[in-house]
Amino acid sequence: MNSTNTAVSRRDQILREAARLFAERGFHGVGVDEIGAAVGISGPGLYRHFAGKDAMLAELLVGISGRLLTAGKRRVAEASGPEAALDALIRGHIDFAIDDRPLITLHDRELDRLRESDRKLVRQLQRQYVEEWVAVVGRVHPGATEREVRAAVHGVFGLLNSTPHLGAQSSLPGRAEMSELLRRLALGALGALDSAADWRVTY
Amino acid sequence: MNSTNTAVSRRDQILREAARLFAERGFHGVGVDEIGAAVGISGPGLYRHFAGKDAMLAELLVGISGRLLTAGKRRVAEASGPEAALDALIRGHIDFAIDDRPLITLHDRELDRLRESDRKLVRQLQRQYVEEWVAVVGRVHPGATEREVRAAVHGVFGLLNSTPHLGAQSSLPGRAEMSELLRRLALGALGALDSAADWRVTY
DNA sequence: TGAGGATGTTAGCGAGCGTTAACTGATGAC
DNA sequence: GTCATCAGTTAACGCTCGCTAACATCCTCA
Repeated sequence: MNSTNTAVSRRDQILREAARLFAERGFHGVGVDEIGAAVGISGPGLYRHFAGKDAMLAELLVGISGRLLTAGKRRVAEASGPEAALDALIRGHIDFAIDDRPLITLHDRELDRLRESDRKLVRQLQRQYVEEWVAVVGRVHPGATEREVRAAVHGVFGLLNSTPHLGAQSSLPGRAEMSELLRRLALGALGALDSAADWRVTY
Repeated sequence: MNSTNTAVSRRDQILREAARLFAERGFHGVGVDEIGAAVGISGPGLYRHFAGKDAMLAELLVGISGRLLTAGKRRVAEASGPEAALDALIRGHIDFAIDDRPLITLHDRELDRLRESDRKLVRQLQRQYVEEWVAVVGRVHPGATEREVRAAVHGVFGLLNSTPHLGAQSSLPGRAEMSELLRRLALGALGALDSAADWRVTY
């Protein structure tokens, strides 16, 4: 029996628990013994599956960055026009933010703990993903300058990635409702780019 | 000569450098020797000014949380109405986000590294600050449910706090322009709450 | 059957880190 | 002039942590 026979392989199990722990207490705040304990083995046992603690973080960050970019490109390519592409990008990002909270958190928090080469790779994937957004948003809101669009896109990322901060409280909307709300908020924020040309002249 | 005679006391100098380093590499990723080196003294020399590394982080987080809350309350109290109060809250938060980037970063990233008592205090201050916003936003957008308002406020925080992520690149707006853009984006996002009642029935 | 690989275990090494101890020089008070 | 205090130094302790070594167990398959 090879490892892919099990529903989730031990590797994947380790990655998921590591992501959760890293997101909760930070990369340096989690020991290998704790990661091992989370999957029911000892700390050193992890080294049968990963070269080291760094390798786990690297695989997590490269993975999420790559999946975000791939899904984003696909959605834009399949969209019928700029507005549809933007909506698809927003919906896709929201799905990631809600379903992979720990990864979204790590993604912009622990990047600097990576080896140089891994960090460059992740940054490159992130940059391409941002460019995808900037291109689409620029077409939907042609009145805004590229600098404005770029800053707005980062702001919208911050908005959409805010879900992890509200730890599953009962006083919050459910998944579907939250998803729709975030989509509205994002579209509302980007809508402000249209009136940008008006107030820009006041400076 | 007491310590307040100098423009910035050694304590404040240490706090500023520690904030920068913690934000860059994480609390656990920075050693006391590095903090000391950043202000031109040895690591152990820091213990003449602080009880320990933890105490520095605690003072930073309690300080920023308290100042955010104090400034927020003052601005709301001085505002002529809900719309003016909201605008004042947004402008105030943007000032913090732009001027105290490292602190804003630490503020929602390293909270869990605090001792129980300090953490409770910071959380309480943060909660009060959120409540200030929720109350004002709720009055400006009475059609939205409180859960929606709460989630939206957190989203707007994420939006406004996104500035630190874009390390001072030349392709970004200047301070005044960025501030105005963020304000527009935030107002645009919250504006989406008005139409919330419309699409909510579709579920 | 039994060799070998996969997947664990425990013991322990070596480095790094926060912290303390002991000491030193400068400065201001009386 | 002496003495206390402040603000710094270096040395070193003790603990934690990532990782390796050596050994154990089970499963597979020729």
